Amino acid sequence: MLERTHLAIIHEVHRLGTLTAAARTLNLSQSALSHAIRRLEQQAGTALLYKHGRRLRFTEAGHYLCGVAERLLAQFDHAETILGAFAAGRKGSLRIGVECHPCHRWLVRVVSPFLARWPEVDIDIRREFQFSGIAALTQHDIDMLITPDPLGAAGLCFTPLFGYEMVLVISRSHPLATQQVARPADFTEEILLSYPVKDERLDILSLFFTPAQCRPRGHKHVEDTEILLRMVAAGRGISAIPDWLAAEYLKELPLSTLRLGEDGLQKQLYIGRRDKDRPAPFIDCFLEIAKDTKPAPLRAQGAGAV
Amino acid sequence: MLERTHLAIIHEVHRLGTLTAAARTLNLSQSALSHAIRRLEQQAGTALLYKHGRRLRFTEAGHYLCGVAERLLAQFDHAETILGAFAAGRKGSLRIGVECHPCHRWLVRVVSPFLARWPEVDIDIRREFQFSGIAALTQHDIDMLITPDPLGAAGLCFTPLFGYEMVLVISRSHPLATQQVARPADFTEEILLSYPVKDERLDILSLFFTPAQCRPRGHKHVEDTEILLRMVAAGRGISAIPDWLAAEYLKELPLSTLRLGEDGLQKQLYIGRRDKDRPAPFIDCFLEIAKDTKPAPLRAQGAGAV
DNA sequence: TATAATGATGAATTCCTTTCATAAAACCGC
DNA sequence: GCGGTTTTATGAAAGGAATTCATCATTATA
Repeated sequence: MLERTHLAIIHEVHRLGTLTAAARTLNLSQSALSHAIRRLEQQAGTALLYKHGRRLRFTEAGHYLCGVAERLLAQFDHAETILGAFAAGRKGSLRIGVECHPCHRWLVRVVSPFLARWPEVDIDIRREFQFSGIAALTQHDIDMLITPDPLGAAGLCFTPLFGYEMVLVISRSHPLATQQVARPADFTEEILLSYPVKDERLDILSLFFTPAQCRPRGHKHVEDTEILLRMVAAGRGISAIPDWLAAEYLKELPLSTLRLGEDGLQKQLYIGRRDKDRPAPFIDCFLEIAKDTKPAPLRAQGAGAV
Repeated sequence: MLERTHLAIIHEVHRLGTLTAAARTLNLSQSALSHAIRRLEQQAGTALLYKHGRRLRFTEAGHYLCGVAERLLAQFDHAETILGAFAAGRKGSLRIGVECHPCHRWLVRVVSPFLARWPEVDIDIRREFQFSGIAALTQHDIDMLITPDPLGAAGLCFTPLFGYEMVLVISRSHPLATQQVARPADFTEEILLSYPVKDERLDILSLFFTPAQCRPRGHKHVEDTEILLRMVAAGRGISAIPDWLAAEYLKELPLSTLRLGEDGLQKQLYIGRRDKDRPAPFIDCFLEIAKDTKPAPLRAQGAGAV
């Protein structure tokens, strides 16, 4: 069976012209090469080298194999280099799951510097999960999960990133636009606009309306934050988004934000990983950048039009 | 060091999912694979597989190596197939030297059926030699020599192909066109036209003129047979070519052929090879076709216009 | 012709691979 | 939950293939 060793021998003999010289560079004895070539020739059933004077020449088959050697050895070397990059943690891929739909803008600010720093690392961002983000993480479908709900699962660990407050956004022309605090009963005639996720994952339902035993008149899914907020501004519905995200849009759109209940709906964003993951340096780096990247102008407590 | 074996193991484990199954198809013990992978991981400095339940999954590095394996293993297999073709004598190259300039037409009739029969054999025809055809043959520059002069050299053997007669061709309007036999003294005022080879290799000089201690008035080299004969036909010179070649042109051109001396200049074409060459079947086949391919209408003894 | 350089060869040895025997872990059905 | 089964992991022993050593044969060089 043709092995890498054979190719290396053929290659060096071709390069240097003599067994003796090739043996030196390969750290083997001349005898070893002689035997190895002999064995290979027997297995192949054809001569590869023949003596011409006291040098060696290649037969046609030998020449062919020489070409093969050159190509394959290069590929072996390259593969080992890449493997080395994996070992050194320079190369890899980072599949990031995001369970926080509005986090896209923030994520971009984390990913950009990361990509510049780790050019050999591929980043893949996923928002849809077969079951849940936690499951995806434990099943190795993703390597990292950004979520506000650090559900305990064996073998996972969560690092807090930053706290924020979910606020209700309504049109600035809404009758209640000047209020500070929103109460569930005041919005039962509204249409709720949300990202397309299951109801149980919508805090405004589970933590605001449901405890008060009421719900908005309707509920529509909207993919895009920009569109969602424009619909809110046009008085087509209400929505709940992080305060820092609202802050970004208050400049452009006629929106008002209201605190959800007296205490507000306080949340915390976490980044989750598998416990026993080999601690790749680029993962640590990603974590650090993520921790240092606070969402732009975290607004002071309270709500209201700007 | 990454070896073919490692790639094979990685590949089979990926294909079959378990070490045990892979071990079966590789005719090894499960333990052997386990050890081999462990060793490889240690050398590479990075994990390649990890247990997921009781199956194995690939790490990123493992996945990468898996791709490498697929590509490289295919190349190894292909190389071995080709090597097998070399061994079986199906594949190879045949570099044929030709010292008989006019033989081109005949050679084409040999090569065509050969190429059809041995599609994997490359044919290379050479007419120019650094020193001589014989030297080219012994030095492995060519594998076969077609020559009328089988000069003995150690390690070579010659097979006779066919006999022919060199004849003098002159214009049909030449005063001596109706003669049967040419005598050297009658052509000392002519221009000799020949292929561009050294004088000592021109039989008409060494075996016709020189023994009679005379030579033609002039000597010009012409590459192409067709042009050479048209020049002869136009009365611009005389030439000596094989009788069978002359026969082909007598239909189209106003030429006469004369015997060179009373006995004619009898020649024999040989095919020469190296003695100890591995007897590749396609070489034998070439020989057979060559022997069976007699030059078209070998004319009856004597000369004269047709 | 003597000398140096090179490849070939057979026997001994070394070292790596493989196997064997067994443990540990995980899944399956009851 | 608990055996039974399936799978991987591991250490020690066995086996075998590759390597070396010592030497010869051949060829080129001075």
